[in-house]
Formats: sequence, C-alpha cells, structure tokens
Amino acid sequence: MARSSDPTRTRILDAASRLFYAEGIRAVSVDAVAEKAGITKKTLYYHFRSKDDLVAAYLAARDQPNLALFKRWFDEDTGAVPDKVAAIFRHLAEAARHPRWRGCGFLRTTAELANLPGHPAIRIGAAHKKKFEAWLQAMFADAGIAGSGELARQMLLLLDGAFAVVLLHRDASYMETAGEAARTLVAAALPRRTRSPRSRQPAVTPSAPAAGAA
Amino acid sequence: MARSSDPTRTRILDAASRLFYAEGIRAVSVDAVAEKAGITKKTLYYHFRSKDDLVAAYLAARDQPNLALFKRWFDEDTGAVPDKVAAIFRHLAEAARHPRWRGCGFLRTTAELANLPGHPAIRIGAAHKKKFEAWLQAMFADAGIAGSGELARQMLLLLDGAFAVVLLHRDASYMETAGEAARTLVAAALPRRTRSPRSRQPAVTPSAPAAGAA
DNA sequence: CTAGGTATACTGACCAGTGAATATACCTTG
DNA sequence: CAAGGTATATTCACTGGTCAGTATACCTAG
Repeated sequence: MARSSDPTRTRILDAASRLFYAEGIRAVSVDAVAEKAGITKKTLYYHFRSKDDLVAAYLAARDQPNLALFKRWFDEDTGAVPDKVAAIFRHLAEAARHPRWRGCGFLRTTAELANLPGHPAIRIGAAHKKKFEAWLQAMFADAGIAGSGELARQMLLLLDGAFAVVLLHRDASYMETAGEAARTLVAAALPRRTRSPRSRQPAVTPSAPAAGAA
Repeated sequence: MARSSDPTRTRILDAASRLFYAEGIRAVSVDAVAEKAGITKKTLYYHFRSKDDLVAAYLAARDQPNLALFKRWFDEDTGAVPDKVAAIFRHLAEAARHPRWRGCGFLRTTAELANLPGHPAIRIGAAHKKKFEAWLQAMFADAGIAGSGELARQMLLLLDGAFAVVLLHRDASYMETAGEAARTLVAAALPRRTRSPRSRQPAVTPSAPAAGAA
C-alpha cells in the first residue's frame, strides 16, 4: 500500500495540484497528470483508485497548508483583531495579483462539480471552509466578541465573495475592499476597551464612524 | 440570418440554459443540448457558431432577467434602503432552498472557465456583475450615501460570497447572514435622518431576530 | 522467486465540429 | 399567374480526436 510519503504518490499529487488548480478539474485529463508527473497512467491508477479520488486527494493536500497560511498571516500582524483580519485579506490581495492566481481551488472545484453534490472533493472543500470558520470564531471569542459565530460567518462570506469577484474581474482591489468591510464589521463587534485606533477609521463613509452599529 | 426571436434558436437556448446551469459547461455536450432541444446537432451549429458561442449566449440571455428580478425585489420592499437590500438576500435565500438551485450561473461559469481568461462568456459575466454593482451604487447615491461606490462593492462581495458558500455547504442560512451583514453596512453608511428603525437592530448577534429572516 | 511497482498498448464510449443532401419559403421574371 | 431560382433551415451520417479506465507483460528489489 502506498503511504502518503511515497515519492511517486507525491509527484502525482504535485502534478495534479498544479494542473487542476490552473486548468480546472474536467479540463485536465488523467493522461495529462501522468505525463506531468513523469509516469504512465497505469502507475497513477496504481496509486489512486479513480480520477475522483485524485481530485479529492488534491484538495485534501491543500487543506492544512492553506489554513496554516491564514493563521500565520493573522498571528504575524501586530495590530488588534480587526487589523489581523484585514492582514489576511491584504496578503491575499497580493497573491491575487500574481498572473497564475486562479481564485480558491476549493470553491472552483465545488462550482465545477455542483452537479455531483455528494462528491468526496466537495465534502473536503466544505470541511476546509468549516475549519477556517471555526478557527476565526475562536479568535473572535478570545477577543471577547459576543456574536463571534455570526461574525466569523460574515468574514467567510466576504472572503469567498472576494475570491469569486476578483477572479471574475481580474481586479485584486476587490480583495482590499473586502478586507476593509471585514475590518469595519469586526471593529463594530469588538468590546470598546480593546478596540484599536485604526479600526476607528470608517471604511464605508468618511463622516459616520460605524461604532454605533454594535 | 436567425433573429433572436427565432423559435428554434429560443428552444436551443432554453435547453442550453437548463443543462449548463444544472450540470456545468464542460459536463454538457453539444449533443445533449441538441437532444434536449429536439433538434439535430447540425441545426444547433447552424444557429450558433461553436459551443463557446452557445455558452456566451446562455449567459447573455440571463443577464437582463436576473437584473430585473433584483430590481423588483428591491423596489417592492416598502422599508428603508437597508431593508430593501436585505430583501434581495431574503428572496435569494428562498430560491437557494429549492433542490435544483445551483448558485450563480455567471460565477460558476467563470470558475469553470478560469483557464480561458478572454472567453466571451466570462466577459458577459463580468459585465453582468458590473451592471448590478452600478445599479446598487446609484440606489445608494440616491439615498444620500457618501461612499456609495465602496458600499456597492461590499454588497457585491457579500452577495457573491453567499452564492459560493451556500452552494458549498448547501445551507441557505448563509444567505441570510449575508443579508444581515449587508443591512448593517448599509445602515451604518446611511445619513442619520433617513435611517430606518429596523436597521438599528444588531445583525451580529443571532439573539435578536431580524424580520423576514425565518 | 515472488510481490510491489511500472510500462506498452488497448477498449469502448464520448466529444466538438463537418459534408452532402434535402426541405421550405419567399421572390423574381417572363 | 407560373416557372425557376435563391436564401433559409434542417437532417443523417460521419471524422478525427480525446476520455477514463484496463489487460497483460515486464522488471527489479528483497
């Protein structure tokens, strides 16, 4: 049985990841993945039961690294919670300006396989987003925010909306707009004593600070 | 030359629309569209130059009706602007509970064809979203909101985020969360004298039931 | 010498798009 | 009005190519 550290399996997964992310699931053939990995199709089918399995493995391999990246961006920002959240969007905006950026692999796979609701890849994508939401909620709860669950959901909506819109318009500034909306919502939910100075900057109207909405 | 009112062309477009929306672009063959339309493939190719053309026509046919629906939901709500915006999300949440709902056809097509940046269908999708954003901005400007452009972009992000997340989790409640976040942001941006009483309800904490969010 | 792993070569199904012929409807001209 | 032509609209049958997945054989390491 091939272990996850199997070098051949790793090569296949690496090739699949690049191709599926760059071109989409149905646009990439198993032959193409095998060729990119430098092996034959039969070897690929020795390591993965089917193309569907390979697609699921592609997303599963992206789960932990993606979450770790978000957490690092959050942790490394030295500001208050609204700024830490905005930092995630800031880093994503930078990534989105790279020519090979193609949005969120989890969302794009879900959109492409929307006609197969029980597909293993979709379940992995859903679990990934749930983990991110749960982590955010924990961060908000730690900061003393009462409606941490609702707020985490709102962050998720802004983030995934930004993935979709930036991909559609090829305009990374929407990612920054999402970051400012996120900062506004988090700042409004924060208990007063811990609110950061930067979070008092209104993202919506320069005249009316949104502090009263909490 | 086939006019847009051509009954055969309409039949093809109707079949294409149902299939592409339900199954995705690359999952639907031209043969399948022709069969669903009750014609032969060659007839389809008489009316459309290629499959790519057909995909673009599918989205173009959805542009105006979709916008008209959003405008109607906005206009028919009798509340203030934050409530009118929330009404759009409320109606979409209802639609999302239908078993055949598959998210936003424009976004899903964009996600699937992300490897073909210049594809005509993507340009039509981008134009559609830009029209919606411009219309929203005009509504906000009419309501005396200073940062109407930024606010309209935030609404777009919440809306498209909700499309993506609801499709991923098959949980329409995210659409309502997005609606409440939208209501909060619009209410915070509104000049004080015209702010509605409902908009003072905090959208962040779930303990306060928002009207219509059932 | 045997079991895990890889290669060549294949299957049957499907795919986008086309060639050649035919039907229909209208329109000109004698 | 009638004969013949022309553009529109449709069909059947096909092409070259790709797809996911497999049958069989080989090969190398323990």
